[in-house]
Amino acid sequence: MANLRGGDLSRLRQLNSLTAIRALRGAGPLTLSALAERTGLSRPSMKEVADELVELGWVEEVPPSPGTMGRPARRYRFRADSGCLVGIDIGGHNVRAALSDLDGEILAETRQPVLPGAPLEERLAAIDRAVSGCLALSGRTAADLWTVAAGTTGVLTPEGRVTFSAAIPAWTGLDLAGKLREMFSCQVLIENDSRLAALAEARRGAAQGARDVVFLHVGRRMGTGLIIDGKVHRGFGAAAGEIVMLPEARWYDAPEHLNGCEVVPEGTAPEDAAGYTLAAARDGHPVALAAVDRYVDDLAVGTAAMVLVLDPQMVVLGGGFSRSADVLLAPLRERLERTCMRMPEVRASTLGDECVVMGAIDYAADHLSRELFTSDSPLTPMR
Amino acid sequence: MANLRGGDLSRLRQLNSLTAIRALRGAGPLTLSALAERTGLSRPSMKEVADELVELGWVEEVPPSPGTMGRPARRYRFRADSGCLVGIDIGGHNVRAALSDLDGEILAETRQPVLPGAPLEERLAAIDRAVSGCLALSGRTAADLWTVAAGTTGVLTPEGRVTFSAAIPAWTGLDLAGKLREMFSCQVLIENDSRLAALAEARRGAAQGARDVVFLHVGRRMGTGLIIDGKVHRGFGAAAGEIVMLPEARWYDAPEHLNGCEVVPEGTAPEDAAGYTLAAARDGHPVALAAVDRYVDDLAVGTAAMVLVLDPQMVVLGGGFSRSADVLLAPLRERLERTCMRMPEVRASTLGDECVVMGAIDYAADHLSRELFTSDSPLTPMR
DNA sequence: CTACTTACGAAGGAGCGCTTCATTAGTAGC
DNA sequence: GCTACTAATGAAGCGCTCCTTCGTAAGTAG
Repeated sequence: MANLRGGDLSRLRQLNSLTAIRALRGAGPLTLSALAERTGLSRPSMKEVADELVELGWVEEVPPSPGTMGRPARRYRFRADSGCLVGIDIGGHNVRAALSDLDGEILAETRQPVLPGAPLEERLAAIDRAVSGCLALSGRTAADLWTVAAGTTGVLTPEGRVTFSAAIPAWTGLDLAGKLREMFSCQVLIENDSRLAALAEARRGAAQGARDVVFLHVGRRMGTGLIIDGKVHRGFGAAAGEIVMLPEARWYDAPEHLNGCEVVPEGTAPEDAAGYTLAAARDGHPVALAAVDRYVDDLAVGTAAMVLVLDPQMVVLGGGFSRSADVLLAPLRERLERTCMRMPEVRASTLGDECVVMGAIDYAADHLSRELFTSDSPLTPMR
Repeated sequence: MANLRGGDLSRLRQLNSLTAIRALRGAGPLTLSALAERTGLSRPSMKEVADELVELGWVEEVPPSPGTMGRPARRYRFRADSGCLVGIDIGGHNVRAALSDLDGEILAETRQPVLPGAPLEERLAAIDRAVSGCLALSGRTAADLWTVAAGTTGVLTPEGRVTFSAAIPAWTGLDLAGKLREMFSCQVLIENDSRLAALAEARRGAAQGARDVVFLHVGRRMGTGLIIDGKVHRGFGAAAGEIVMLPEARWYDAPEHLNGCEVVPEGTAPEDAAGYTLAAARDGHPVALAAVDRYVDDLAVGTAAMVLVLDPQMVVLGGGFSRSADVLLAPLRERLERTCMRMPEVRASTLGDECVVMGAIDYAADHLSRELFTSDSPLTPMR
């Protein structure tokens, strides 16, 4: 059962203040009249609320826009720049970071290469460099950090420990959330990278507007992220989406069809192998086409399982192989048409390599909004 | 983006009135002081709110409880009896109905047998009789009906049309929601029966308290219901949970292992066949045990797929075969342990045949609560 | 019958949002 | 450069909702 607390007049003021913040965050700078109209409050009341928000630091006045009829109107904006969020993508070969304002508008991005086998300390140092780089690029300091959200490959516990990571051996067993909390003295959130990518696609990418989305990370390793009712679905033990563990879903060995194809030149690095096959298939090479067919056959089984279970509005194809989405989408759709009850839209990722960091930013922004808008205590000064 | 409307003092009163209703619904009759303490309002304000609620008919005063120290306190209760909800389970062989008060407390139940091949009109008449029976048993009339929620076998559209029903041939293509709206001049909700059963198990049954639940209907036909974040998950096209359509999940033909077992006497009705096999297995008959093993082998594949995708807290086994849960649970758990990342609890349904009607009642009650507590308009008189 | 406990009811006060209206600071037209 | 027009501003006054306080009422316990 939800909240049982009633409220007095200050609660009403709190609600109206939050409504005003929401209105300002949704649209750029607004005049007092526009704000009053949107919130349904009268002008004098809106003024009172705005004055208080300015006082507390959540909102500031901006110069009136010239060239309008009548007396120039005060304009207000949400001070999205008075704090920042950082999203981190901890991958095998790279640590990426992005810094955004409190609205999730991205202000800086960095990338730090790391070797997959690098020891723990080295990777943590890379994280530190990536974040420091973002802070420097955007002229901020660590004190401006409100929330850090990190996505990493591997299986996590709900508390942010790494149960197992094939891509980053040193990661296995690590209390990642704990380590990052030592590094950053702010709110720290940990999530699986595919789930964050899924969130990014649902918010800014190919699946914008969809409430239920299945994101497929297709690459050397298979991964998934589920968005259900607009939110990341983790599951009770943060293990949702691990369909790759089911042999009958035929996902685990699926990439081998592409990696092991005979069109791949002898001595190619394992991470580049599939690219050759996909490129050859695009050129119509029959052996490569057959390999892609076998790959998609397998890919479609696990995908159909997820689609049948969840009936999502959309399936988004991301990850390394999705650069060859033109080769993969049509046959995948064809397979899914055969088994799926209701065929979802199937699209390629539109966000590319920055997918995970953007998802991390969105995750942090969601968390912030939830904290702000569901709080029961009156609005406090903005740090 | 959520609600952008601010509110004035009447909004505050509305919130406090709703909080009071919530408090009263959560606990039996409460004195004014108890109510004030729970809601955090002062006594005089609480009195004002209570007076208004009594005025509008949502709440009534009950005689003070005797034998207490001090002056006897006024007591109030939510008038859960001033309206009623009806849940209907439209199955192949039976139409069941249950009637509850507005809190979902069940007051009457009825059952009307129907032949699976019965024509449309006959089944609709059975529905009418089942509901009329409940009304008569509880001394209500159709005018007291607030919401009717119906669960039926088959695949539905989001709007409540039946796309296809193997168990009820006459159902296929029917605008069920439309038909029921003609019969009942109140709110009508339609949902798949397994989903409602899942809801009932999550609210009152084996999975009480769990937010993420996979419900398996095991019987002559396989079905599933998913509870995600405490709510029924339908999917974008109301087709969620149809893993039975995936050949690799090995569900479709799974019941055949039990139905076609050689321990089943010649000439047994198809709906009774599996019962023989399960009973023989319980007695240790080796042929039956082998059949059950093969059955569970298949059952576990589709189940593991759902568990891996969703990572639910609990899996509940319901439907006809779940009467033999003692024979099925242990081997099912054993199979799941092998493939599942994180093993969920696996339990047998505790609600039995009334599962679907109870779920329908819960579904209707949820709908009512959502309407009541998320409304933006001030509280209206209770009809 | 008295003391004690608990609830009731009335009075007075503070905070919040609303409406109203005179005032102010711009643009547009002559 | 002056006047008319437009739209926002700021101050005043009202009503509603919740709060605190305090004397009174209706029970039980001894």
